[in-house]
Amino acid sequence: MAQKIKLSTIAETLGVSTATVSLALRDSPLVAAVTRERIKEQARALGYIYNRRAASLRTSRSGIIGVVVHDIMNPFYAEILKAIESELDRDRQTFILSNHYDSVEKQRNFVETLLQLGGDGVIMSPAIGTPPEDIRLAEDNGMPAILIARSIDGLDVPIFRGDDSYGISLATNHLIGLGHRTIAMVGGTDQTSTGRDRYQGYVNALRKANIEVDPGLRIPGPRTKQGGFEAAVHFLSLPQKPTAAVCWNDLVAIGLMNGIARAGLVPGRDVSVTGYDDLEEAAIATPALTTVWNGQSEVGRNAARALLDKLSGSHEPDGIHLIKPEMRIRQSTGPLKPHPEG
Amino acid sequence: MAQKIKLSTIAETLGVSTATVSLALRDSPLVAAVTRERIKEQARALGYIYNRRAASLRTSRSGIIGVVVHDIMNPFYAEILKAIESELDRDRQTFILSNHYDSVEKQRNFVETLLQLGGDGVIMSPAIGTPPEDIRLAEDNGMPAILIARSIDGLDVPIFRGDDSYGISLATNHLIGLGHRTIAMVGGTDQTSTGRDRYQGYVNALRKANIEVDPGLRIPGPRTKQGGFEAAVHFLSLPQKPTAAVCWNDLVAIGLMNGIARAGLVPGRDVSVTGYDDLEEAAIATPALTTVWNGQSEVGRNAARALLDKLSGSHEPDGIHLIKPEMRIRQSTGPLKPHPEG
DNA sequence: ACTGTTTAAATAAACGGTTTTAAAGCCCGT
DNA sequence: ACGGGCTTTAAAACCGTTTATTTAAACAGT
Repeated sequence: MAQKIKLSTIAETLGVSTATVSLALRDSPLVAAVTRERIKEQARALGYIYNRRAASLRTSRSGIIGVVVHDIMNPFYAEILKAIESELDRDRQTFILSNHYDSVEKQRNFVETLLQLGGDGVIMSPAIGTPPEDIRLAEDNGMPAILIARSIDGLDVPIFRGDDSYGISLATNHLIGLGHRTIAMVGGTDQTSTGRDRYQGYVNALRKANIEVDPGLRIPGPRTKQGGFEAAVHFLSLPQKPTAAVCWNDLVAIGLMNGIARAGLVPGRDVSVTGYDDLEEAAIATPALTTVWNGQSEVGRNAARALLDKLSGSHEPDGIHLIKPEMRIRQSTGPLKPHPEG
Repeated sequence: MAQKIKLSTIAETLGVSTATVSLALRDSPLVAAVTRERIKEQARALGYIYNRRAASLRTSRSGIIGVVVHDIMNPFYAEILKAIESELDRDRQTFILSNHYDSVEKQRNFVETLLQLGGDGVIMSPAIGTPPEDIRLAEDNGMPAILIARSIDGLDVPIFRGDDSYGISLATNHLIGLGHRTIAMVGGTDQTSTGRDRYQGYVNALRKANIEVDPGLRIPGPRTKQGGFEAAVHFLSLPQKPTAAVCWNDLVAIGLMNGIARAGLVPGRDVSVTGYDDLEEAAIATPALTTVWNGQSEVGRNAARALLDKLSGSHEPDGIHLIKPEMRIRQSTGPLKPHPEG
């Protein structure tokens, strides 16, 4: 590192003031075209690097946007993030990513760090148990927040997510339509708004079909492949002998199918399984997974767009923005087999 | 946002100078213990937020570390990133993540942005075709770089990765030991150092066993499940009738197994398949995947540790750091079946 | 030649911290 | 009363930009 090149370095070598250099580099009409070109050329020649910290100290806009979700490695969030990324890229915003792994403390640290860095805004899928104050902390310090995927009570920040209750009822109805009556719900928790909504959608669909709801058919667990895989044992040993499973998401469904296959049964024929999210992976699973498209890319794109609009002052987003899920029928579900002794 | 609280706000309300406040908050021995407590208490009460941009302008340390890989959503990188994250967290460093999707330009933009933000260092798995200058740009501007997973010729920055040639030869030897002679290599590219190393490992193992190397058995392709899935058709229609496949990674292997299963064959019995990386998913695939552990967590942890050491000046890392891969034998490989007409 | 306008560039004051240097206050011995 | 050595605090310079305000120069118009 020979020597840091700054505005004043350029100014000196050219015999102009730093103000002129600053204006020239930002294409201000206040500096003559010929001067501007001379300055830009020199900046390039010297390898000048714009110092954003200095600039943002003055302008109080950093171009940084934070995004925090449960786990960026989870394909569900990864698909959302990809959409956010491409939207923010277009606006040349830098985005800082973080996992909170459902630790409220980790999430708070992230928000705090973002505030220290002068983040312009934050998009978050809040950790389980996030107190509203943690979000207000951001807003109170001039950093607007947008929620995705999960709601928080007692807060009126904009939120973008799929309509979980409706989505799960689609899957449940699909299974009911195939003749299934003993349908388990596998994976996930009831501690989030999402969890409660999904369980509600499952219950509603059953009730509407006059099927009694048996709490013993609810198998909560991790929202991962591993979780689904491990739930298979429990699922197969239920005294109620369920013939189908509505899974929390595609990962759980794929794990469950693997577990079922290990036990020598054929998913899609012996047991019907639905996923949720329609990850890219769902279509190439074996058997191809029947699932519910949950609009990850829409959620990501819209949330990012909303934040950018808010920052630019062009439009103030507000309230809940629900995406309507859609059924994707593939090979992991099939008609109820006549019972051996039936 | 009532009013920005800054050092001077605290100083005024307490009737001391900003210098004292600054020193107190950073636990300097230059300010009396009782004063320090009074100041810290007031800072807390007022909801003071440390302004890192202002501070780093003076100190030229931002606490920001960049990490850029091909695709953070790829579980291979995700596992590395998790290790990096936990290591950096311990040192209270903020890390900024980015994908380059093998676009040299996107990668350069990232490095440029990081320089503008005053990043302290960068960890990268360079995009295919990265010119050494792009890395020197970082180093020349005082931002040390550490490479992971992929090398670049003509550069002497430290690099951490698995020993690919050795690792693939482990997998190939395992198949040869089971009696296989016609072994395809599926997925990936030969455009990266990794790719060349892996192909070399495969070739070396075959040669040592006096098996002729047939270039027609090399099926390059995307390093994804989708890629493996689609390669199945090609694989099954090869005139040489391979009985086994050494796959670029676990994702390709799982995709290939799915594709083989779709064609009515049973992976692990009719065709032996090896993966590479030993992702969490490998163990729960059906059949459980025989693969090679590639030390993702080691790579991530060591790379992060090396960068932090370099930044703190405590130790200057250098050269290549190879992790020795290890075989993980599961159910996706088995002895060569006697040929139908043999 | 003298205003009055435009246009181009320079000056200087922020922005919010850190850190060096200097000063003030106090204790104590002589 | 004085001064040496400590501890504690204040003052001021600085980090690299942006931007409002001035200044200077050029040019018209009367």
